[in-house]
Amino acid sequence: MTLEEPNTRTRLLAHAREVYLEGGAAHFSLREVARRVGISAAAVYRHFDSKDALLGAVCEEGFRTFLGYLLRSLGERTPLARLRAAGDLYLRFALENEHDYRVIFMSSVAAIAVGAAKADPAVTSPTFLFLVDRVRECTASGDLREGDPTAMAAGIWAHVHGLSSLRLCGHLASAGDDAAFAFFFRQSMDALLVGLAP
Amino acid sequence: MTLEEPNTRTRLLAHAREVYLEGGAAHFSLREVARRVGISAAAVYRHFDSKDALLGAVCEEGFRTFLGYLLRSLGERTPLARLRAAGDLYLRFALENEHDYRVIFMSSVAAIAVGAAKADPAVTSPTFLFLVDRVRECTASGDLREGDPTAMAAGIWAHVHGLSSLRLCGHLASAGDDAAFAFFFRQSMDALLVGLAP
DNA sequence: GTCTATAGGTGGATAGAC
DNA sequence: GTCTATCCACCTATAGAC
Repeated sequence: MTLEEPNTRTRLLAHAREVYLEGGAAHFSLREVARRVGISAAAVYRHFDSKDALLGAVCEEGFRTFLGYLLRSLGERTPLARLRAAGDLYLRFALENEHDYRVIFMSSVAAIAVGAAKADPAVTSPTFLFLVDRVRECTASGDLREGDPTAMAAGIWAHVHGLSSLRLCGHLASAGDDAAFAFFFRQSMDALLVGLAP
Repeated sequence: MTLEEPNTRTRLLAHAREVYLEGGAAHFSLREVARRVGISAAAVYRHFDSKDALLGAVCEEGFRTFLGYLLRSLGERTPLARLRAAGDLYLRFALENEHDYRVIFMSSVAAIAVGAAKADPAVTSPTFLFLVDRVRECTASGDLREGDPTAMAAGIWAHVHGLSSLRLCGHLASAGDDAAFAFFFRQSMDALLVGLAP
């Protein structure tokens, strides 16, 4: 295993993500990506069938990174600690991978482009199922009330997503720096968990 | 005062809003608006300086609409009922004015497009201050705990925004139709309020 | 105020040479 | 795999006639 030059396909993906993050799906252009990679627009079609296929591939990559963050929460010793850690890691992913986060959760491209390129729900839903599992084991351990784990997970997801996305949009800038915001984030998350306790 | 034929400028605004609602700011085109109004694209420039000016006028309307929704919560009799109603109306606004919502809360375009047309922060922030006031009176009435009302309001805002935006992106489609989702929304909001109770 | 005509720009996608 | 050349669609904006 040696260090290799990134191949063209990889470079296309990297620059495609960059372009998408700068202007959103609206201004995403295959030509601009090709320009940055340093090849002609036509050459892109050797690597991807269409503009949408390229955009879809960008989304898939983000999902994998995201899942990697969440899995780290499994290092905690108790169900509740794992759930809370998952929340913290969710925020970390959002702050450390703003571009990916926007692609995945703050645009309709993920649901559309990914679904179009590869109608595989297993690409997106494992992350949500992971959260449902964290909720389930918290219910089993008595940390959360009995109830539809999917609905509870959706509520928790919405909460952490709301905090993360508003932060990324600059709407919660008054909360201070990232460390201060992480503290506020944890507090708010805990308030919700109290409301979901038995 | 008599009933008059809407003038061209008014008709432009109406159709611009229609086009905007159909495809969002991304696919908004001055030509398409002109087409629907039945005049040439060039004629639009007699009424608006540019495409952005026209779009800005439409967006301003969105902000006013949003505030209108929130204000209806004041019809409730108790502080807690007003806060809960504000939450419900927030969701209603998001679902009934999807593109307005996206522009205001799910993109950085709001600060740019609208800000360019009218750099008045008082257009957006009154809505958050409105929520802070709802929290304050709930603390006074004993429905919510003592604490920084701004932080609590931010947490509540994030929660309703998270639910609303995920719904709009199609990520919470499994929750059923809008009525079913509104029910789930209310439940989740109540859980958070329980966590924020004294 | 509205038109036509036009300038000048974006973009996606394909064909065929190499 | 990559290129150039090309086609077609769409767009914003302006100029000048009426």
